[in-house]
Amino acid sequence: MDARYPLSNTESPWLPFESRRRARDEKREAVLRTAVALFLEQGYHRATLNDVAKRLHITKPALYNYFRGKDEILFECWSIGHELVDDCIAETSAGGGSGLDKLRKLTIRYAELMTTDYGKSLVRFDLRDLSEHNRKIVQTAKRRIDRAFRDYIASGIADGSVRPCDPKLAAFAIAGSLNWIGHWFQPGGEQTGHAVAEEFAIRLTEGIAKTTTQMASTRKKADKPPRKRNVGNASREDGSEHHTRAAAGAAGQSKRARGRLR
Amino acid sequence: MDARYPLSNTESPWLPFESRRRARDEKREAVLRTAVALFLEQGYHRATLNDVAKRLHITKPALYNYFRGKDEILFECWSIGHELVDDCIAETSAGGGSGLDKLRKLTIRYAELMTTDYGKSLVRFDLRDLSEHNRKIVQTAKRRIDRAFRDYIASGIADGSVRPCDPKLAAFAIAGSLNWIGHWFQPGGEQTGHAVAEEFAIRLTEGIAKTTTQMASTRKKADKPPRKRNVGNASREDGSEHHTRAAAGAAGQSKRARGRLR
DNA sequence: ACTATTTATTACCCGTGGGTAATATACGGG
DNA sequence: CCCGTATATTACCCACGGGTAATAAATAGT
Repeated sequence: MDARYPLSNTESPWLPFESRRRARDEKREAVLRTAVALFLEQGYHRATLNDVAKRLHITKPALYNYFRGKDEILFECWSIGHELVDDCIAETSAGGGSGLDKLRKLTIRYAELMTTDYGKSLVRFDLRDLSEHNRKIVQTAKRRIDRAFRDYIASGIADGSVRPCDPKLAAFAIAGSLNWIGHWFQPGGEQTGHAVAEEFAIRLTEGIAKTTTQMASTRKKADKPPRKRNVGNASREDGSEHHTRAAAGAAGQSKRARGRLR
Repeated sequence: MDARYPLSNTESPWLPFESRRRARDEKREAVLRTAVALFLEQGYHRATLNDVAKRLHITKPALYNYFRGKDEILFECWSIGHELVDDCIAETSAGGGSGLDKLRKLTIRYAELMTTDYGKSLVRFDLRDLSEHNRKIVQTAKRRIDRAFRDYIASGIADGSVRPCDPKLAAFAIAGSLNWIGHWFQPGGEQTGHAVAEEFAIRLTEGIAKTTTQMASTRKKADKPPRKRNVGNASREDGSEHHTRAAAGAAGQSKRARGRLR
């Protein structure tokens, strides 16, 4: 493995350091994965730090090596979800198409995100459990997400792909329906997250689309089926995990991966 | 006022009794009104029974004259909301019309309900805070509500007023959007509950309606504008309160108004 | 006016759970 | 081989809040 001779003085202080930091970050993320799952299944207030620790085979105070407190764990969970949704928006905005096209793309990605743990954390966690500082961050971010929906609708009206309507209320209607997915969807159910996402994208946008997409019965193919994103690794353990956030590209791991500041 | 002479012996043992029970029930409902408002603005776990009591100018143990515990208060709040939504469904089912008509009526009533405190309690309270017994009641009731939406959609497909679609997912989409109103609507905002309800009813149903309701821009008049229902008296104190539940007719005050069992 | 019942208060208990201090163990570097 | 650092554990603190017991104040009925 490490059979390099003299360059050890230039690299050895770095490689060990890096690998140690990596190990630390992996543990940190393991805490978050466990925490978000527990917070979702038990509720933030019923889930104790002892529960989280126990599930990780450690004890409560060990958690304080990685986080300052329970509310910070909550915030970090939310924060991962936020980065994921931000990636959705960035991707969608980058791609071309009419306002309606963008709205549909975002709807599909957002819906799928809502079927994952980190996506659910965006809509099921209570802002009031956060510190005032973090709460403001979340509120601002939420407004930005709302803005994306509204902007797509507005630009759709402008370019003629969307029928005239109040962008604000239309965005509320669509986003609300999507957010609610985070409340009822369970990975074990009849529907796959993917199927729900496509169905919702059609159902929600055809109400305001100028050219109706009516074909045969329900769905058949949406525009460019986004093959198997598998975002958010919702405690599935099905092997194909991880690369989601790595492939999210550049934007990911920006401000997170701090920690260590005791 | 009470200048009736001998009939006092036939009425006096009844009127005082009734008036005493009425006074008790009014206090009970006052507790619930305060509790639901507090639970919504602070969140169930942050709102303490001391807070509730303080706002009523009493002390915590006094609450235990009317309720067995905090979770029962939560359940009773939820229960009032449930009766209100049940009334909506009963009314809608009683009235005629196509499946689409019924779906629209229910959507409007349900949306408006979601702008009130008791309506919000249906979607913002966490089932897991209830006792196992009450939790089952709520779950059953929720399924019934969902069923109403699905049935209207299904019957709409059958009678040709609704385009073919999966009733289950369509119901989820519509109900989800409506439920989300309970999360963002604030009585002080730009929109009135009524306006939101009508807008949503159009927006949500036109996506699956066979005959599109496109007129001019957005709304103008829905079918039979349900004048000023003012359901749920959300801590408004604007004089015209109360008769909502009284006018709900027969169904109301069925099982509630028990209490007293210490 | 006297008594019984209802309703409210004061004072208290105690389980829970977030957070911390003191301390032990693993580990990399010189 | 020893030292410093990072990481984990045990044992503890204590604020908070739901719930209760003892008791006082109001009210109805006779």
